[in-house]
This record gives sequence, structure tokens and C-alpha cells, in this order.
Amino acid sequence: MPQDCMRAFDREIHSFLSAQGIDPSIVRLDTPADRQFGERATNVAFLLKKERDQPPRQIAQDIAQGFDPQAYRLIQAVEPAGAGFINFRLNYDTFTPFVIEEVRASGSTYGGGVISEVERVVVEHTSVNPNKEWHIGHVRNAVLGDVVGRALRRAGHTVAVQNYIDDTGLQAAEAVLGLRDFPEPRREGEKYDHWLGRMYVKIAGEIASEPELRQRLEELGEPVQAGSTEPPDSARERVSITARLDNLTRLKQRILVVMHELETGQYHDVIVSLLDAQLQTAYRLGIYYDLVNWESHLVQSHVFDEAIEGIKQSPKVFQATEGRYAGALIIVTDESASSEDEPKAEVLIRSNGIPTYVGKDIAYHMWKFGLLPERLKYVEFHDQPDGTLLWSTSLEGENRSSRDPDRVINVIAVNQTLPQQAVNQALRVAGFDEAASHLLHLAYGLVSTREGKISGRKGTSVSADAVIDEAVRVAHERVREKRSADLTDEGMRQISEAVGVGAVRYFMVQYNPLRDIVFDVSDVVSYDGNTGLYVQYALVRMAAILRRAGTDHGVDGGEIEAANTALLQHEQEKRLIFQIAQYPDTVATAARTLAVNLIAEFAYDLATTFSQFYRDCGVLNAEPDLRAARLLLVRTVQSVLANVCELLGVPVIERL
RNA sequence: GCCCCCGUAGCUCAGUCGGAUAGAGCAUCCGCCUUCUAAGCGGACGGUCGUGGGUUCGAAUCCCGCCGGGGGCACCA
Repeated sequence: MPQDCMRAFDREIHSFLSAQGIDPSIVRLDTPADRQFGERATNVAFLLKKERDQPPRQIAQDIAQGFDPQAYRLIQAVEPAGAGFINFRLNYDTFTPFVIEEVRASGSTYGGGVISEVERVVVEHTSVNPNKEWHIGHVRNAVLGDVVGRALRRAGHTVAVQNYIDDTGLQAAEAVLGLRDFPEPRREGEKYDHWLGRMYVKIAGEIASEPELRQRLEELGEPVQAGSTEPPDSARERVSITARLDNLTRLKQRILVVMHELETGQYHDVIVSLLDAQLQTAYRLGIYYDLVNWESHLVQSHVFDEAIEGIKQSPKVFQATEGRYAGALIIVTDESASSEDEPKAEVLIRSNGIPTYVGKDIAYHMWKFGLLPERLKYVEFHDQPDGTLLWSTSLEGENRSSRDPDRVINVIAVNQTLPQQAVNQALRVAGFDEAASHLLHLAYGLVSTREGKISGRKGTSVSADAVIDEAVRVAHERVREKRSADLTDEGMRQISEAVGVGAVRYFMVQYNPLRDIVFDVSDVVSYDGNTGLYVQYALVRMAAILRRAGTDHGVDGGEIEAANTALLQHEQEKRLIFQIAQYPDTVATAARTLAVNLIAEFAYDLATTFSQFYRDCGVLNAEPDLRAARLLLVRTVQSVLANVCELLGVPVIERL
């Protein structure tokens, strides 16, 4: 049974305060920013000011006076401070061995097991349209979702990561149409997603030009009648535009046909090839999934039809006969919002019979939560590079006895907030309150470049593959110029890959998810300061110390095991122990709030503290007893920092 | 016009239960490699936390107004 060392400390503090006659329900402990104020502090003296009619400082003093060090194992001192804080100091003589043993015993699971209840969580992320290669915004989505999944797993939840493939949508249809009717030669070594993407961009660009063309046509005005004085240029332009518009109309009709064909599973092989290519990017970044959900399967197995039939039972869902929604199947999401106008509603199925995005999404979420009878089968899609099996929905295959999730987390960009709210609201209205309240939209901000917004449609996006290539290339250059001596070419290649991937992933998780961020490749490949490499570098130093301890100093594992932790009295050593002890709390908070940037922050802080320890506390040149104790500490920190890297998906390296 | 999110150092950003002198990285300048890897470490410079009020012993953090930026407000996805 894993223990949380900090909580053990907190329990002692609570028991001390209770013994001082303080109501436990008002006690809150926090961690002072500066360790000169101890490891924990409480503000109870401020809260008791009125009740006791005494200055907080006096109250704090009285409380602290009641402390008897003999009575507590982990508390060393209780001190009044400032205007009325009470600070608690850790007793490292007992705390240090406690933490080290805890890390040793829990190993790679250290940090978990402190949640109150194990939940089954579905995390859906990536869900990139199958039309072109990933851009940098998709990387943010996938990395965030991946780290959220990892954090929830580490915390102790049961997680299923899903990737939804909208293979019946407009985007996919445009790409498929491009390949079928306007094929372009594939370049030497070009990835399938980049190749298809080029054709998609052309088609999408053509369609996007329609309003512009129409406006231009209007500007040109009507053709002048016989005996014309109109400039021939205008006449020629009008003819040309009219011809283009006619083509556009035909193009759009063909897209509709393709969309229909996609629903029946045609071109599935094209979409699979595209997905495979996109997944290569994911796998390169260490992002893996449990299941790919295909929209076409949901359509073909009549999951959507069944869902619609189901929610039609709700009085809020009906076919509108008049007004702006005449002929469409709508769900009234907010009746109170109705002024003299119509009530607020969402269209589920258009009057032309085609379901809307929101309509499909509602049905999809009913399926996700297991609110519909399972019609889908499951097949093995392929083996992922990490050795796990990726499953796919299917029309034929195995049944899977999957229990319904307690919680569904959708990692979707912030500009999809409204449709996501609509889905939530509609689920509620349709009578699925339980599901609605356990559906969470993890919104993340847009990624722009210093040049401005990125747009997949316009083809002004930054390719994820290009960014990773560049990060790896720069890393490789520097690895080569640094030490080529004891590294093989293959060794350098692997390290560069790990450094490049680590840099990209770290960049994406270090920010508050909700915030819009400005992406600049030069920030990613600078490799100075607060980057993925900084954390990896600390690990390289730890590995070097531990390696040399054996090879150059003949220290064996047994000697390290038997080390006397009482010798770890240096300020930097205590700081390392204290930080390591806070890891379970960081994991729990990240799992609860999904603020995965806290994990990156933790990694950076721990690496920083290690750098300072590295500067101030020689390990290999210390006296043998102290050396053994420090080696034990280094091994413990290494275990935890590697553990954090595992959560972040930043690859651990042992040399540079 | 309405709704949501965001304004913290020259730039990119932390600050997730309101707490003690507001933190990093980059950039600029200075210093540290015969001793565990200098992709590192130390120091300097740099802030009326958009702005005006309010709540509080205490506000970057909570509430209200205003200003600025972004996103969203279709039978598009």
C-alpha cells in the first residue's frame, strides 16, 4: 500500500492542532514559497482572530508553544511567524529515510494511489480529420491528451484513450475527391498524409474561393446589351468566373456523392493509409491509443439512427413544422431563452435529411457512455511501437465487454466550446443528466506563430513532421560536435531523436492548456534553459555519477543500499527530499484539474534543485559513508525524475 | 450587438484552495570548466501583475465597471 509521505506529515500537523483545541475543519495547510518558513504553514491564527479577540501573532505564539518535539515523529519544530502564520518544520532525520524507502518500494508507480476513488475514464484526443498531415496545433492536442491519460493512469484511474476518426465528413471527402479526380504525383519519399494533404488543400481552396468569385461577379455587373461598349477584359473575366462557378457547383455535388460513399465504407483503404501516416507522427512522439472509433461504423451499424430514435422520446426533440427550423429535427435546449422569438434549439437533422455535426456528436456520446445497445464489434488494428495493441471499431469482429466509463474527457480546441456545450446541454435535455455531468471538455488554446494564425484549409500551417525533424536535426548537430568519441552513429541518432521529441513534447505541456500560445521553432530547438533537454540533462548527470561510482570507484549496490541517510544534512539534500515527497500531490492535482503543466513545472523544479545539489555537493569525491548516502539520494532522485519524464513522455537518456 | 477566454519583465510564459520581499526561460551585461558532462551554475539589469473601484488582517488571485487582444454566436465541419 503506497503511502504519501507529505500526508503523513500533514496528519501529524492536524493531530497537533487538534490537540491544541483547534477545529480541524478550519485548518488548511499550504506550502510556503520559501523554505525558510518551513515545509508547511497554516493561517488558523488569522481565522481565530475574532473568536479569541486576540492579535493573530499572539494566537500563533500560544499555539506554537504547546509543541512538544518528543511527541511527534515527523515534525521538528512549530514556529509562529510574520503577522500570525504558524510554520511547521520537517524532521529530516525521520523524513529522509521514509521518503527514500517509499520511492524505492513504489518504483515506477511512485506518485500514484492517493486518489479517493478509482474511475474508468475515457480520454479522447487527437481526432484529427483524415485529410492531411498533422500541424503544430494537432501536436498540442495529442500531447495534452496523452499526458492527461498518463497522469490519470499514474494517479490510479483506469484509462482508455480513444481517437475518433471522422471518415464521413466534408474534409475527408475533399481529400478523397482530390486523390480520385485530381491526382498529383507523389514526391520522392513523401508521406501519404502530406501527399493527400496537398490535393485536399487545392480542393478546399477552390471551394473557399466561391464567395470571392460571387462578389467579383457582382462588381462586374450585368453584361451590357448589344452595341456594347463594355471593355473586353470585363466580359472575358465574367465568362471565366461563370465557368469557374459552374465547375464549383459540380465539384460540390461530387463531394456530396463522395461523402455518401464514405458512409458506406468506400475508400476505407485510402483513409486507413492516411491514418497510418498520421499515426507515424503520433508514434514518433510516443503517443499511443487504445482504440480508434470510426464514424462510418457508427453510421453503418445504425448507432446514430438508434440514438436519434431514442432521444425522440424526449418531448424536447421534435420535427419543426414552421419557423426558421421548419423541416428539421431539433432539440430545444433552453426554453427560458425564448423571447417572442423561438426557443433556443439545436438542429440534429437538417431538413435535407443530413445530420448535423452536433446531432452526430450527441449520438456519438450516447454510444460512448454506453447508453445505447452495443452494435459495434472490435478488431485488432495494429501493433503499436510500444508493444501495445491498437483496437479499432468494426462491423464484424469480436464483442468487447467494456464497462461504461464513469467519465469522458474530450480534448478539443477552445473554439469548439459552443458545440461541446450544446452536446452537453442536449444530453441533459434528453434525460441523460448523469452522462452530461461526467462529460468534460478539456479546452486548449490556439497555437499561432509569430507570423499569425495558422490554418489547415489555407495551407499556412506548420507541419508537425517538419518541426520534429528540425528539432532532431539541430539536436544531432550539437550531439555530433560535442562528443563523437564514445558514441556510435546509431547512438547519436537515438539520442538526437530523444532530445528532439522531448523538446517538442515539453514545449507543448509547459503552458496552461487554456492559454493561446505562440509557437516558434527557434524556441523549441534553442535547447537552453527551461526545455525538455534541461530535464534530460539532469538525468544524464545522475546516470554518469551512478555509472562512475561502479566503474571508477568500485561502489556496489549493496553499499548504496546500506547507506546511512542521517548523513544527508546539506540544505540541497533536504530540498531534494522535500520536492520528491511532493510528487504524489502534484500527480493528484494534475489528475484532478487536468492542468498537466504542473507536471512539467515539477520536472523543471526538481531538475533545478538537482543542478544546485550537483554544484554544492560532490558525490564521488565525498568520504565513503557520505558518498554512499549521496549515491542513494541520486538514485532516488533519478527514479522520481525518470518517473516524471514517463508522465510527460519526455524520453529518458543516460548520455549525451 | 450578445456569450466565453485571456491581459504578469523588451520577448515567451509559470503562479490551480486569497498568504509572507511577484517567479522562470530567452535576450543584454559580468563571472565560473586540471575536480561527478559548461546543452550547466552564479550574479546584474528588467514589473504601478491592463485600468478604476470594492471585499479582506492580507488580492496577480475573489466581485463590479471600463480599456485592449483572441475565440464563438448558420439547417459549415
